[in-house]
Formats: sequence, structure tokens, C-alpha cells
Amino acid sequence: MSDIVGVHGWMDEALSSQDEMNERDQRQSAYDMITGLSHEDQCSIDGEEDEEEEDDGEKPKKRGPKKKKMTKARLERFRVRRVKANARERSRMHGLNDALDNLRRVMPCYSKTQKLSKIETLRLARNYIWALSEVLEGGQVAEGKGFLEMLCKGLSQPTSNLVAGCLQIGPQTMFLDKHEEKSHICDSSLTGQTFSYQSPGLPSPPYGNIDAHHLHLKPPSFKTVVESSLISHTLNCTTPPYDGALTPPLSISGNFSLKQDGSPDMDKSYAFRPPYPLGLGAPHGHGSHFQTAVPRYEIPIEMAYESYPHHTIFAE
DNA sequence: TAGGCCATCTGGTCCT
DNA sequence: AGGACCAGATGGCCTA
Repeated sequence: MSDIVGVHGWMDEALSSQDEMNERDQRQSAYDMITGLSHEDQCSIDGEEDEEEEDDGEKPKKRGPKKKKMTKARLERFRVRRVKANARERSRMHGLNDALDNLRRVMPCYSKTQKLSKIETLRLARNYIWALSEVLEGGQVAEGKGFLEMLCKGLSQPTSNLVAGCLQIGPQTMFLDKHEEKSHICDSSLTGQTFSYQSPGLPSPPYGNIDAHHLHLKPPSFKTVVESSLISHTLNCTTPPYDGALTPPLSISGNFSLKQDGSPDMDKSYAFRPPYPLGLGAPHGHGSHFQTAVPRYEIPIEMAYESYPHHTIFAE
């Protein structure tokens, strides 16, 4: 219990002694000092003497491996381990968020001030890949109503409005006629147009207004997307570079489980096996949800050669 | 005030 | 033993 007494003292100490850390990290560090000791541990150390008594006592012995006694040294090791694990987990999640930010940057609508939520970013990314693959395969144009419909499949209404605004598609070409009474309005200060798009997808989370000055106003070309992705990766990547084969042996659209109408099935988990060998960053531990699609054509991207000489794209 | 989103902690599992 | 990953729990912040 002495670990809990004087918590404020610990906080003060942690907050004042680590000038190089920012306030948030300091608070976190102080919090770690406190919570590194779980309630169970605290009880254990409190009941250390009781536990010893229990060894010789008359109580019926429990089955299973005998729980090791929580000595102070052991307790200290556990606390240190827990604090380190918390720090690792934080940094892991920060890495994940960085990657998500990089993904947001290559989406057709990107706003520094109005970020897409994580789930919406992933949904839009999926739709975007799907839409671009349709463009590549069908020779469609990456703009207009059809493209927008593909992008907005399954997205929430505000996100759909955001995308519509970024694509500069006005209500005339959208679904206002069908869904006028339900539509949300999204103003673009850049174009002066008013966008309205009724998403077939999800209910509306609160997103507020967007800062149009930070938006991509047109869907970037596939080349631009790949290029910016590579640049972004080069400039901002915080994860260690992967030295193996960079190119996933994928059919560009072969990993979409499509519904009857040709849209991606949002409910299915997709079968995909990463190209890297086991032990090189591949997911582990919870079974393999992945499988490999057979590549058909290999399309090298010249502009990627400088920074990523081995980077290639596989398409059908 | 409810609901959505997020960061963080935590314990479990698997792997090295 | 320790690290990576994951999912559940929790509390804070924000907006309608």
C-alpha cells in the first residue's frame, strides 16, 4: 500500500524532474509510476505475510501451478516490466496512428484540420483502391458521379459529403432528387458550390466543417497517388524500412470480394497473404487470414525508381 | 446528456 | 524472460 500513498508526491517528482519531456509524456510517465502496480499486486504485497501463513495453514490447497510468492524484488521487476510494456504499447499505437495519417494524406480528400476518423479513413481507402482499380481496368474516368458513388460506398454521410465536396460534384449530378429531405449540406469555400450527397452507408458521426484550404480538390491520378504515397513514405515513415521484396504479388482487384452489383463486400474479411516471409513483419499469433492471389501483369512505375528502385505494381 | 471517437492501460496469447 | 500484437475496459473530449 505504501506504493499508493504519496501518489501526488510521485506525480510532482515525475513532472518536475523530466524537463526534456513534454507535459503529456510527463503526465504519462507519472501515471505509469502509479499504475505500474496493479491492484492485485498491491494486495499481494499487502498479503505477503498471509500468503506465508497459508503455506503452513489448514486451508485446502488449490490445484494447479503454485502461484509464486510476490516478493518485493519480484514486484519491482513486474512493475518495471509493466511500465515498459505500457510505453511500448503507446509507441506502437503512435506508429499505427502515423501510418493512418500517411494514409489520410493520399486520400482524395485530406484536411489537416478536419481529419477523417480511423474507421472512415480505412473505408475510404478501400473504396479508393477499388475505384482506382475499376478505372484501370475499365478505362473509366476518375471523376464524376460513378467514381463518387464508388468512393462513398458504405461511408457515413458527413464523409460522403466531404468526398463529394472534394470532387467538386454538385447536387445537380448527385442524388438530391432522391434523398433531398435527408441530405446534409457541405459548403466549399473554394468553389462556392454547395454539395449534397446522400450516402447509402452509415449514420452520421459529428464531424463539423472542413477547412477547404487543406483539401485535395480533385481526385489525384493513380500516378500522383502512388507518387505522393512514396514521397510521404520517404519523408514521414517512422517504421523501419522493409528490405525484402516490396511488391505484393497481387491482382489489383483480385482481393476484393465483390457483391452482385460489383461493389466490394463490406462485411467480408479479405483473403490476402503478405509477400514477406514469416518473421519479417508478417502478422502472427492468431492464425493466418491471408492468402495469395496470382499476379498476372507487372507494371513498373518509372517515377518510383529513384527512391524505390524495386517498386512495381501488379495489375490484371 | 447521449453518442462517437480517441488514447491509454491491462492481461492474455504467441513467438523468439 | 521479454517483445509484439490484440481486444476489452475506461475515461476524456467534443458535438448535436
